[in-house]
Amino acid sequence: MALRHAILSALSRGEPRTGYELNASFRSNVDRAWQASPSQVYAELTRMEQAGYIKINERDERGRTEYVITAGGMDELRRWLVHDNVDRSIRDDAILRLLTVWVLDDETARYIIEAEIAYQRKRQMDLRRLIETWNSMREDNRVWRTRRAMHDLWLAEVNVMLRWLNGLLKSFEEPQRDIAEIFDETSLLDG
Amino acid sequence: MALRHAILSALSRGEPRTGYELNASFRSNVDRAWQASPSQVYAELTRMEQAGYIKINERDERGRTEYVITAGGMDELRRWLVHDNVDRSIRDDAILRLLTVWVLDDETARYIIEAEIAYQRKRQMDLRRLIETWNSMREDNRVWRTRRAMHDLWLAEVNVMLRWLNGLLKSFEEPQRDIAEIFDETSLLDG
DNA sequence: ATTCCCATGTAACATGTTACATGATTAA
DNA sequence: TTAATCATGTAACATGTTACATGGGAAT
Repeated sequence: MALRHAILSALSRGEPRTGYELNASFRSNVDRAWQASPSQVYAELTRMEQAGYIKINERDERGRTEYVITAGGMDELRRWLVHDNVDRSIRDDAILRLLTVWVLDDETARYIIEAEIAYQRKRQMDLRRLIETWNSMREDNRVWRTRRAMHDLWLAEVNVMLRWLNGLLKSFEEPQRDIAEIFDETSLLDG
Repeated sequence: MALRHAILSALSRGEPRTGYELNASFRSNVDRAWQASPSQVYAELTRMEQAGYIKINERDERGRTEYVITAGGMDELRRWLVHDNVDRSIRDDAILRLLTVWVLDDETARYIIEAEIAYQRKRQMDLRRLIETWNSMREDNRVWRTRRAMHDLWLAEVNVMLRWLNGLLKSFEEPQRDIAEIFDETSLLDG
């Protein structure tokens, strides 16, 4: 049911959204907390409309169907936040891979880790650019503040990840050195 | 197919494992990168054995069936690491909720954030305890170094998350203050 | 004209969850 | 001896992916 709440969360910000726009935001890699495939989103939108959580705002000559959240949808969103348990299940492919690189020879392991570094560097740049855009907009309300804050968290996480990946590279290059020492050096564990 | 690789990753460390032991590690909240339900694991183990990636090491009088990885399994694990694309799909219920707390009144939002702080504090303690255990074991090989490093990453992430959650609380308490300033103060974005 | 992006959907398939069944061993 | 934990599995159901179908509008 969490896709439902991801959609309600997006619509709760007030602006009407089409399935296509929602899909674009579910596809973005920088700015999202949930992902879904288009077919899944369209099917869920139909179900949610029938259940009364959202309603059609406008359906123009072209195929586009704009949805808005209903009072019932807002109630459901609040009920979920307060009464449903947080789902802590983890499926992190990137982490699973890094945990397994030791089965490779040094050169190949290094190649895998460097690919991850490249990915995180790109994400770091994308997030920095996004935050700058937001800063220049100078908007300020509850919605904006929370989203802005989330980008700060994501950027901080990327920074930690990059420092850690460099430590991991070092630990492969200097197999004789104490690993605790290597990560102490990156000041990864402050706070 | 990633459950398959999570199982191969666990077995690649060398020790034979039963389905039950694998399930225990998939259930643990501190030390894992992948989760799966028992029924899924048992079904996948049967398929993997038929495909020749793992084989039965021992099947004792009690129901227990111990599996070990085969050469074919190790090959498949290496092939996956080098040739398959990283799956970047994200489904983070906790983050989705934090992104949505602004729909609640201040008091309820605060309650939700504090529940998350409590969860992260517990995880912080659990990870610290685990790292201490590992330090006292004084083992050192490729497998151990990578797992040890992963715990350092997880602990660093928890530390970032806790600092951020406190900033988020502050941003609700002081709605007039600039949000960038609040998060600068937590020194979240160093590096 | 043809290719690309917009926009929504269907259908087949793969993956994952929940409830339940079974029976052994261990601890109170 | 009763409950909890060990240990594996089946079956029904829910969720998610992939390939494909459809047709309009925009750009070259």
